[in-house]
Amino acid sequence: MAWNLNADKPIYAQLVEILQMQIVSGQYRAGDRLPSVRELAAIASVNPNTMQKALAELERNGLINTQRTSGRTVTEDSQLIRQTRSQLAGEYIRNFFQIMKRLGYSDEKILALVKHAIEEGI
Amino acid sequence: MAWNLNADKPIYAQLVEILQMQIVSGQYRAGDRLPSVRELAAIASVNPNTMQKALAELERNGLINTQRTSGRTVTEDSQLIRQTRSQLAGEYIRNFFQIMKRLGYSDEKILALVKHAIEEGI
Amino acid sequence: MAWNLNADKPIYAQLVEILQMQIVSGQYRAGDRLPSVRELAAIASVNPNTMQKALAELERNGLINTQRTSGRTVTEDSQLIRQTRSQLAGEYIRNFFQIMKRLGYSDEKILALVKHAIEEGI
Amino acid sequence: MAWNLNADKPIYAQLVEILQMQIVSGQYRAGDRLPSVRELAAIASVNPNTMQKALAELERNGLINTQRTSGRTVTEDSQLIRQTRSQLAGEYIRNFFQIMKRLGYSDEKILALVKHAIEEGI
DNA sequence: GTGGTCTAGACCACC
DNA sequence: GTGGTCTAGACCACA
Repeated sequence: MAWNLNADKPIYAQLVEILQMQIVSGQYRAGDRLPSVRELAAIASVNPNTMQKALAELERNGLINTQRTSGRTVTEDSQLIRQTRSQLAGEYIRNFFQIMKRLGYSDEKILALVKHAIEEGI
Repeated sequence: MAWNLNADKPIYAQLVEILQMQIVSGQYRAGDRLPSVRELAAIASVNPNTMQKALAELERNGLINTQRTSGRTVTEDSQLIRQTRSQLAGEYIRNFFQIMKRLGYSDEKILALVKHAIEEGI
Repeated sequence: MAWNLNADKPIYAQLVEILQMQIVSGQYRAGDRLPSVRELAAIASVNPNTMQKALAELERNGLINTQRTSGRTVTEDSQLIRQTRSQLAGEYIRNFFQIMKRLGYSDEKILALVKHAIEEGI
Repeated sequence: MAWNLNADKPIYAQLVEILQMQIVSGQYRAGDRLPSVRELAAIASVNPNTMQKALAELERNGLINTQRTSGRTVTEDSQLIRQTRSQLAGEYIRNFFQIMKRLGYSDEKILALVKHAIEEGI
């Protein structure tokens, strides 16, 4: 039990999110070689088939490449990585606005709170 | 299965958060009578004891009051409700900044993204 | 269920204590006629036999008298009432000292606290 | 039946009081490890859940700390322990005065009785 | 009907 | 082993 997976969403989808985060945040850098499917599966304590499915998804997105003989590497296309990062950020921002509005805050108030948070240093 | 409860956190803690949200967002207003423990438990599909534990926590925070024979009501202290809302907002903002920084965004960039989101109307 | 009786001690003994208190505190005054056994039993929701036993105990102590034809009255001997009061007070004081010493307070400290309580007006 | 629990008050509340007393009176000292929930429950002959509820209350008050894997300890904050002791003493004094006044004693008389009790050595 | 309490028994995560 | 959580089901007091 290693990666805080829950039963809400398909496991593989959660793996995709986590790996995406690790790549766009620079934990794995452009061109880095990834651990093997078996290793990753062991780290996350999931079935290798599930990890395989997640990696296939990431490959479809272009974030990782498969070298038939030498495992998988993170894409060299740092432009794509940045773009993916923007996309994730967009989702987080949308979620943030959604919940803040459910709390009853207007756009202006949210902006003010964000500015205030920056000034306070956190 | 009614309230999107997951296994990450204790159920009762999630119930507390949801009920807090419903109160501070005005879904239940100051002075409103809440459904009975048993009703709320049925709505959330949890055991009445679990719901009771959540309600006890809310009472400790002062957000609800208990009239032993006639059910529970939301506090009349709308000042406290507003204060709780601010506190929750603060937590969400902190979480938002934390994840955005893990994605590699600076304070300035986050602010710019937030402004952009507001201009785009989402 | 009327007189906060519990199962720790015999019911009749608890009735004795309560009636004693009511007499020495002046709720029933010297010479007053008491309600009938049946009435008292109903008030306390106990079996009349149990109330009878309690009243017999009080009669043995001299706090009440039985007039065969006209029920029971509180003793006219207000000296005895005062003496019983002193005795009860002595017990409460002993209990008070016992618990305060278990809390680790010395005689001097207890006296100081009592004086302080009086000055504070409670 | 081990801890003289009665039906007047909720069992868990009585457990809280007893444990509080054991801590402030030095029976368990600052930093001491407490017996496990199950042991304490067995000692008091109550259900472990009931004991847990009492311990949770004590933790909320700060009197004990929980180390999830290695049991509970009394707080190191001996200042808090002393403060709790004062608070308990205050309650006992208030109760004492209340019952003495119901017996018809004035402040002065109560003070005299307390002094007398000290001189008598009990 | 309401909330409150208690028990019994189960499962979980942590180390 | 530890504490924590959850459920199911029972009983109580109050009005």
